Amino acid sequence: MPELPEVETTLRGIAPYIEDQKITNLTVRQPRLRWPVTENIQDIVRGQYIQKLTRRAKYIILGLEKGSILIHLGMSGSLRIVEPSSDWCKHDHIEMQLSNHQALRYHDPRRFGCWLWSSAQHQQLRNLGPEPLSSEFDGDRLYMVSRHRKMAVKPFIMTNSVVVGVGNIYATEALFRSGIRPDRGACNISKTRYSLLAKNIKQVLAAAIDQGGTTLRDFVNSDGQPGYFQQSLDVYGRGGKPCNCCNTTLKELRLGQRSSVFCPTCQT
DNA sequence: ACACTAACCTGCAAGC
DNA sequence: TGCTTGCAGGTTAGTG
Repeated sequence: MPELPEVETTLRGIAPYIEDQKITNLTVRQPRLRWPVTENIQDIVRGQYIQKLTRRAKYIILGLEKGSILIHLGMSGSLRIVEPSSDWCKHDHIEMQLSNHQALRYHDPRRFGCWLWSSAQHQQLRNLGPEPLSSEFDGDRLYMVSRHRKMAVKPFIMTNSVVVGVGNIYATEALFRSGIRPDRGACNISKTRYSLLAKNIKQVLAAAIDQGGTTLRDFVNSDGQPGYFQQSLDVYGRGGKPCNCCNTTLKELRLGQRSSVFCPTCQT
């Protein structure tokens, strides 16, 4: 369930169980993810303490004593706390056993995620733009970076060098809230409208993280399939249905191979 | 430097 | 019922 709010929710859910624990074992059943799981990762990490758990973009970073493990959930990945060696589900690919006799289990049907070890900075973290919830990200930056960009605004705000963590759902929702058509050229948007858009990106992400917080308490006991954000979506997944604001039929188009729903009346 | 496509995978729903 | 097609929360490698 991985857009940024889901990654953040996952992080908060597992942190209390894994921070300051020692890795006693790591089992990789399926090493073929987006990139192959680092060879011999189990030998590298066994015995190391997990010192801190952080997030950058949609990556989860387990900071160990001698380096870090970079985890991405791809499109279909999830992490949950289980009893060590409890029944393996289909597509459970990795289990990390901890000194507190709990285990972190990685599940990912489509295998678009990753588990990579590095003793230095991970390649994947280079060239990433600012975090959307940080003060570095605002309308001024969007305006500045977009001046010569002819691409549509939706793929533009989903570009990781512009800003990280804005996936298809929240890009769609933030554009609706801002009254901006997803296919408008990025260079044809005023500074004022970009300020509104930046504000709405922050708001929609923060609200989704808050909602994730409510499912947080039963996160580790759940089956890992929470659907907590769906109720507050205005446009995503609602093509052909009436706009919540003006009743106009919502239109759907494809931009950069991603479905984009918008209201032709409210968004210009 | 930028824009766009194909590709990595499996599962599911819709259409025939 | 069974087969085929297209689509799904992401990101990068390759092409023009």
